[in-house]
Amino acid sequence: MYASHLLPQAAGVAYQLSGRPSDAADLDCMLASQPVEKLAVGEAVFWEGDTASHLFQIVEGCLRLYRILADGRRAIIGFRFGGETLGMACQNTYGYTAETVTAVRLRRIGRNRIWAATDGADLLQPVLMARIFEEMAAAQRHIIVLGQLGAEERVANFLISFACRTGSDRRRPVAVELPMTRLDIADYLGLTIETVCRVISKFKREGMIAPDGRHRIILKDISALLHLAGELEDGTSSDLAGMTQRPPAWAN
Amino acid sequence: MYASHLLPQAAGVAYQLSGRPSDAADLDCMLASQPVEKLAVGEAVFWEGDTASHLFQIVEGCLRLYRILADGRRAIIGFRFGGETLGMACQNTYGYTAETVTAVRLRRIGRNRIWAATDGADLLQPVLMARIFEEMAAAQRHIIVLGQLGAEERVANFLISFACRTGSDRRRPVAVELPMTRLDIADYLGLTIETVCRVISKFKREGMIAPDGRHRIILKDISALLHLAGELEDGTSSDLAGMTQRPPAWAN
DNA sequence: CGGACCGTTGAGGCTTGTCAATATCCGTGG
DNA sequence: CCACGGATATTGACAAGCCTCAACGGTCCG
Repeated sequence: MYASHLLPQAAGVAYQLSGRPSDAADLDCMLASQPVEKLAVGEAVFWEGDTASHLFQIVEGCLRLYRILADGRRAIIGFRFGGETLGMACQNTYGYTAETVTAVRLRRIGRNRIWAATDGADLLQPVLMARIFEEMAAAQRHIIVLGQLGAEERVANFLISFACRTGSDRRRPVAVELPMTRLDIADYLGLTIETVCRVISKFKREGMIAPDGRHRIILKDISALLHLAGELEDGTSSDLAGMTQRPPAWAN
Repeated sequence: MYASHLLPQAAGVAYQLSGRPSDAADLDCMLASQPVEKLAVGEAVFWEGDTASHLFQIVEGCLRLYRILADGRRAIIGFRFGGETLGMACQNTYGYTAETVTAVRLRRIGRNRIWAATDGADLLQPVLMARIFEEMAAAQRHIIVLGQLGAEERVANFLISFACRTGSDRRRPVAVELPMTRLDIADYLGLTIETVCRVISKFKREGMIAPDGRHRIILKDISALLHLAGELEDGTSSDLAGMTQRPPAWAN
């Protein structure tokens, strides 16, 4: 399912092709003129605390975003895939380290150039804001997952949300690619690697999923997973279409 | 601050022409011209799902921000106090309900007016972005607290972060006002009310804190609390400077 | 003064973490 | 192409932490 780079940023490009001289095209245009950089597995794009000088667009691959705590624990804040952006909602310095899970191809652009572009005609601004707000909404969903849900609910949420993001075809059963390790998943969900394994095994026993190798899981009973997930993922997928196909919120 | 009585549409521009290149005043200025509204205990400012039409500045009081899950659980996303803003990092609709914990006085301003004011020269934008980024950083800290820390660590974090926010004088011991109930704290920290109580009692037994009534706690051993909290609260000031001291345009 | 709500404390059970052993995957080199 | 070795994943037994249920105490308010 790594054909995702063939349809980069569904939102931006689709909108661009629709013929409207839209805002979404701006950012993509600026980025499209940048050279593509390649990173091997395990390389860092930037480190927590680095000056947040650039914004990145992932062409292909998967990244993990994490912080290391004082006692050595690793907290994974999130993952990013091809078609998504990186370094958007940062202050002076990056708040986390971004490291490749797979080989990654990406483009970068100076944040100063972004902000300079908004000074003139600010067609760009709504797109930036929409993406930042989407990141915020994702963070709040994650807060609820970590604060309120049990292990099975967390894993169900994880699977469902990744099924939505990686743009699986809507036929059922859906196959989900999980390039990250179980440890990555555990550090993301606030569980241990053993608990993640046990939950996955249980889902498999109960026929809800069918693992296919380490990094691929077929979701066989999506409604059961959705029910477990607590319907946190219904109207709130990382679907950017909602933000572009509608007058921006701040236009009121 | 400015004692301006600006017409709604002219607010941003008028400020812009006023000659002071200080951005932070902008938003405060626009808000200062709005009437103060008063809310009683338990009233909602807005509900999850409402159209996000306004931005609010809390003059005085305390609010809880929460979502109700499908099964009835309540997840508190955060608290807001006097001097803080509300409804900043939202998309089309508010992502949570905002309800008063104490009596609250606040001002509101239409989001459309905010964005209209950024259309010209955007002195306002850096301030808005800085606050949004600060909200984002707070959300990521909360993710780490909920995902990685145990009950005692969570409560210690909670106490420390509130000691910082409510602007306690730096003399030690520091008194922290906690207007919310234990249930609010539990729903915020992803614990039960009983666990919160037990941790507080333990801290009290060990001489780290000294509760004074239900809604006031004196922190007697801050370094011990900081150590428990895992030093998550040290270098995270809400530094607005970053967006205004941009790197030069050639720094790509 | 009484009642309702909030807070505190205790006993026991369930979920998850820890430790340990085994199995599987995958890249590397023969 | 196959064998090997290290990393990753899985499974089980046990312990620890947190939740549930229950009872009691405190406080605020009518």
